[in-house]
Amino acid sequence: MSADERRRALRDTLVAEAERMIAAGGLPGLRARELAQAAGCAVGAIYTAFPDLDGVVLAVNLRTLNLFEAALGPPAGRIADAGAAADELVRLGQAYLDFARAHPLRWDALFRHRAPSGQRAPDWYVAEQARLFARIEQPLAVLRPELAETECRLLARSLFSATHGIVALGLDPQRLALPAAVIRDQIEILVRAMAAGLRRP
Amino acid sequence: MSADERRRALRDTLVAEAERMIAAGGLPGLRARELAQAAGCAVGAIYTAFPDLDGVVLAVNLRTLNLFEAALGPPAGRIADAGAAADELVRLGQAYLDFARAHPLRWDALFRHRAPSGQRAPDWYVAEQARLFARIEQPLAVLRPELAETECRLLARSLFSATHGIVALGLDPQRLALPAAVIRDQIEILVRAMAAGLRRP
DNA sequence: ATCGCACTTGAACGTTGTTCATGACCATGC
DNA sequence: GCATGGTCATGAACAACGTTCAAGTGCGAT
Repeated sequence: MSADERRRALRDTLVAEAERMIAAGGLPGLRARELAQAAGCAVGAIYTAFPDLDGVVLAVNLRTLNLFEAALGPPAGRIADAGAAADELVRLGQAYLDFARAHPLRWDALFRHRAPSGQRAPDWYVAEQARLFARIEQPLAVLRPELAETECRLLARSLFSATHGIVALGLDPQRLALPAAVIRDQIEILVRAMAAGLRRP
Repeated sequence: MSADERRRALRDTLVAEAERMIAAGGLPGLRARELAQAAGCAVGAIYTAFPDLDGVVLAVNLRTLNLFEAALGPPAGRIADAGAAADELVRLGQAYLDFARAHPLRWDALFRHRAPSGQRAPDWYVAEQARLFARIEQPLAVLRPELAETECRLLARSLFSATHGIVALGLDPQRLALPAAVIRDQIEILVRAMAAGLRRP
């Protein structure tokens, strides 16, 4: 096995074990020594595969994004009218809630993690995010056909942010700690309200 | 000076210095040794005034909530009609954005901080939050007079959560990193859309 | 078989938050 | 004024963290 192959294998093992640890204990559950032991390597070996633990977290987070994309299923087909567009937006919002509930700590890691050096996320990470935002842009374009693409992209991100806020604070055991069914209803009410309100510009 | 008075004085000094440190460096900027030096006491003294550093953070966060309440000005008077209610909701959302921009790290600490033991926030903290949510419930009740109080309270919290999401992800330098003026417009668009969409149940 | 180099190793380093034996200090009683 | 008792602040010490790097191991080439 070449050195490159070994490094790749180590990377895979590390990410898989890190994923398990984060799923079990959140971001604080990822500890260098424990990770090394789980992956069957020395602590120092982690730093041959990743620049630091934040790099490991980033890799895990990418897998989480992929998992979410898979959970969304294939992209929606043609959306007939504004009513169907609103339905699709509600469906996406509730799918987001379902995913957050199914993988609470992994999902939490997506947003709680901050790169230490204040740098922006790497391109491959941003690209994955963009693919997910496209899911929102599609029904939004049906709802507001006259919107320029830049404005549609922007509005889609704000729609996501709003839904994210409802889910994040709603599920947070230290903030609202709402039952899932209640959050589900709130998403339905507010996303539908936004869709209805956006329809007439 | 009695022991209680001294402890209170120490508490005040610690909170003031901790506030400065968090404002300068966020939650990671609050370090026990540095705080003790700034407050002119020994590290151990911190633990005579607070159970741990999280207690200090909680006290700072309460001050931040008070600061935000002050920034909102006195509660709105009677709200004439649904149009005025929508205006007020937009105003509150944009005031929230302004505050987050004016005190980014202190505001960040409000949401990034997690109590370690998984316990809920203390009552005095929840009470202060409730006073702020009441600001949203007021115009919302004008918009939807038929709503039961529990539903109004719930919807107000979700409205806040949505706006919080737009502000938090919009300002986050590692996520959207949008210019403030853009976020301001997005709040206007979406809050107005929600208000319009909510008007007809 | 021997040599040389690259890569893995894990003890060590610097920083955390938190604790607790120590000693200083002050109020009280004689 | 002095001895005494108890209370409280002190900061060195501890455990746990991420990260590093001198040292050693092992593999491939000669």
